[in-house]
Amino acid sequence: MPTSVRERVRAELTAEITAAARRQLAEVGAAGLSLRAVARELGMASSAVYRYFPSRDSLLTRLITDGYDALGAAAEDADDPAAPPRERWLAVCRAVRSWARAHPHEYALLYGSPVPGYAAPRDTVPAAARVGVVLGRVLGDAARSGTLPATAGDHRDPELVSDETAAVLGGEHPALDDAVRLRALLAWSALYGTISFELFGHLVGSVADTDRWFEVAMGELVGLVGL
Amino acid sequence: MPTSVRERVRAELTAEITAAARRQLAEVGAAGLSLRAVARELGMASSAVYRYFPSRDSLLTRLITDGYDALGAAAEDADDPAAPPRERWLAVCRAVRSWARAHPHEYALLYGSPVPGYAAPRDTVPAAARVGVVLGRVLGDAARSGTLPATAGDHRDPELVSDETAAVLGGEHPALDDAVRLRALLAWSALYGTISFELFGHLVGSVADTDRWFEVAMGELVGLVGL
DNA sequence: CACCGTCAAGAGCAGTGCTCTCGGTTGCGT
DNA sequence: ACGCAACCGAGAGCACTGCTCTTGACGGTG
Repeated sequence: MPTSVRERVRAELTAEITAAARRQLAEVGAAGLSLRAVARELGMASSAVYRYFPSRDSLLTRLITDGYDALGAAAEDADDPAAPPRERWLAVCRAVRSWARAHPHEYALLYGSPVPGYAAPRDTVPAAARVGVVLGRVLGDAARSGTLPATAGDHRDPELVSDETAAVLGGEHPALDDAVRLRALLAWSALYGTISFELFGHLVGSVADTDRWFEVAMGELVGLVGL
Repeated sequence: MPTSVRERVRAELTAEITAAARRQLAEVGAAGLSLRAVARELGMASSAVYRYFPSRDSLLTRLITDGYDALGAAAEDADDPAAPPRERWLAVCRAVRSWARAHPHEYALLYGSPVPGYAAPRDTVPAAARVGVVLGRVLGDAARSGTLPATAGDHRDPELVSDETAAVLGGEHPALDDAVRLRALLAWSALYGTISFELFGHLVGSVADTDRWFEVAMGELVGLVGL
């Protein structure tokens, strides 16, 4: 392939750029990410980078989708379909936290305040849903195996809300109770809140042993969803 | 007071600067906040602003503390000590969400990803704790009035974790069960996660009626803390 | 071999945070 | 009551940013 040698070196250089950008992201954060700095690190002119990424935002978008992919992969790897559902759920939650702690700036890029003037394109949506899909699969398997107890109709109006959540959590598992989906989405929000609080330093004076705190919190949440 | 006329105009100009900064914050976000732009809006040279705020970060710090104060005041105003504890708790949660929706950029500044290279000084800590104090007071009153049921010792090791959380949630109410404090902190994290998910657009495809979603979610959480 | 697309480089524009210097004013202590 | 000192605003300037445009060179293709 004559043309592909060109494409090969282009793909390699693109990878080098994203790698350098990720490195710089870990140092100065998302808002401080400088296209010129990554060019400097790679020893080329800043204008040359624009041959590969038409704008700084597009580079950021790439980092975001890559981040979602990495987080989703971590969640999928942590899910052992042979384990009991409760352990599966907890393992996924722990994997998400571990990934967040290992890549705090990337996590902040994904779930922190949106970059002003930057709107995440639609490309990011499927990648972002991967973690939710994993959690939904755990719930669906639990429901099929009967591990998930049928929730009493104690909720006031589940059907009116859960219809929209079905697309994300357990969408392919109609066996899932509406109330369960709802609580699962709440648990996902709570997981996000717990991790963000820890990472963004909002419980520095409140909790000393964050590892144990996370375990206890997840124990409460997994009970909330019914596992 | 001869000296205070100078101090007065200084205080007024400082207030004008912060007001203009808050206005700009609502438009372009925290990272896009430009010291030159606020100077332009006020019709003065950019260098003059440095007489009042030694750096852009110090201006940001002021906006942060002001934001925590406003949020804390909103939470305190929403708390009616005469109402039943469950309603008090829900009212505070609703007030926090309302304030966040009314001031999304300020909320993002407070609870979003930390600005890179900027470390929140210690001044922000007491202001940040006001909402937690309100929630703690509700729990403490509930415990004293007997509305808060004594939680069974079903938790594995509450005393090891809750000791550190006491400083924030219900610190002045030793009657509070350790497990309750723990769940309160978890509920506060979940509240934060729920609001952030909504504000940061992480459930655009999942939940359509965010108002009802929030009500249902808070209904679950208030049950979690035992109210 | 000639050609033409692709690429890196550099200059340049508008904007940023921040520093410094320059006058002018204001207020306090002597 | 006067002079000194602190304060204040304006402007120029530095180093940096994202981004655009033009220039020139290299290399795969017909």
